[in-house]
Amino acid sequence: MLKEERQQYIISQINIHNKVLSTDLSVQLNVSEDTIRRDLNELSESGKIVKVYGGALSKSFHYPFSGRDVYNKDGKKEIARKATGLIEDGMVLLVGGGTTMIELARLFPENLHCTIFTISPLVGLELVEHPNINVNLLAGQLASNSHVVTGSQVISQLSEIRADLCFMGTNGLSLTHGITDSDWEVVQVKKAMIKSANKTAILSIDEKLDSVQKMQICNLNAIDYLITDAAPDSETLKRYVKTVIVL
Amino acid sequence: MLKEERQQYIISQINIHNKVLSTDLSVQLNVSEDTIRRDLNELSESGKIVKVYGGALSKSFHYPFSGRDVYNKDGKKEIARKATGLIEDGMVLLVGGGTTMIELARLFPENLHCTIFTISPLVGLELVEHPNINVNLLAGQLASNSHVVTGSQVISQLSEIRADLCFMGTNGLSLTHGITDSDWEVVQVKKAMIKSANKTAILSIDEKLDSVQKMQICNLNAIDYLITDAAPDSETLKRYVKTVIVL
DNA sequence: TTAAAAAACGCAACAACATGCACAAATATA
DNA sequence: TATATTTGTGCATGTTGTTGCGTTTTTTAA
Repeated sequence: MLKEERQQYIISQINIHNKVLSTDLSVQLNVSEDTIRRDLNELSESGKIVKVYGGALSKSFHYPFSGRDVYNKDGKKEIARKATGLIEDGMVLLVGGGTTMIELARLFPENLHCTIFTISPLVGLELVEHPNINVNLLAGQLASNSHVVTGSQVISQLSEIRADLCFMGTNGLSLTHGITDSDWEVVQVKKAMIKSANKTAILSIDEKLDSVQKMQICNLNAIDYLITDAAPDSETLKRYVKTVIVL
Repeated sequence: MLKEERQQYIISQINIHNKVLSTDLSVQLNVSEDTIRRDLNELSESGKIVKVYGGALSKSFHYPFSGRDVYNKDGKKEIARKATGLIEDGMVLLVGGGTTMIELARLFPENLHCTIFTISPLVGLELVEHPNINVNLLAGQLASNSHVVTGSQVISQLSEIRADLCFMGTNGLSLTHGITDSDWEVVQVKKAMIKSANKTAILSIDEKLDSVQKMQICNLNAIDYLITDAAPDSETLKRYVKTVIVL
């Protein structure tokens, strides 16, 4: 393998994960750690990455890690990574609540300029330190279990918004029953969110596929993208590709 | 995990909670408290956070007094205790932002039934677990330094609210200059809050008395209660009793 | 005042690092 | 083609950065 392509691989890895470890790269590329270190030094000197003790970080180094909820963290990070690929500069985004959305907020690319409306104060607080993002919270009654704002106020505000893209998580997702949830208030808000956005992306961990909750938000064909942590050609996902774009 | 990731995580935690405990971080990040202390020292030396005994605080919530006093919440607890005395069952309350308000939210009596409107997502999230409180967040652009919602949206929503009582903190408070603050957006919001409430209570730690900031919110006679951690008959407070009710 | 918690300090173990060198592969030159 | 030169890589060496642990000192709370 040529030095050039090795370094290209390193950069691509950093773009995906926001960080690399020398030891990992050494195994993946089957070269000594010395070689990796030399590569990282070169890339660092040319300003492409930021070298740190033990590896290197993306130049637009962000919040590459969070240990708050240990459960399914990696899956949610993978989801968030895929989701950011849909975002373009200058977009108006509508963002829901839940741990997956918070993970998405953490991995938000720093160089992206956009306006974000969210029903989740936690998502808002995560995004507020980003220099190029305009964070808007929607008003409403704060729900104790889901920690998002709900109620008629939210619905009416959403009717005044036209977002380019909407990101939301879900509790239930199936081919036949579509997107489902267990909280009536949340269902109402999510319905309104979908109406307010040009395109909607559902973010969900693999395990939630084919699960059904009590109340339906919409059919599967009402959403545009399905983003999970599994590969798009996995067995469970294959059945979804006819109805939505699976990432 | 890389040291930089760890420190980035610490900063993100501080952004959300405004404070962190070394013991918590040690568990969350699975490293010794020594390592956490070293991280906090580094971040503190580079001016990113304010280190205090037991953990660290957000720099954006920078207060003119020592970090020890911030962390030793006795003063704020005393303020919160006095403030809750003004609350009656069934009231509609308007609550501002800042650490004093968060402390008030934490000490909110459990048996009290009331409706709360707040401009601070952090206050909202603190209160949302209380069983008898209806928490409403106001909509607006989230300000990065103060972590409250601001902008014309907030003002217009406030104009539709009639609260029985408004609690707010302040940066400056003096007999001659009244209530003052340093952020223009915050000043506008606070003005509107006072207008929307029947009565207004200013909560402030003793040290802020007789301090003046750049922009005025209102004269002292526009507010009804002044709540501090000092006794009402203390030297500094005596001069205020003619204008407001000092608790 | 006293006991508990947190911090500071020194130390040791270990991982990551820089450096020099040998060797192989690629490239250039005669 | 044969030889010299450059470049890249791995290994051995000593150095430095990072972390955890025991001890002592400081700070806090009762």
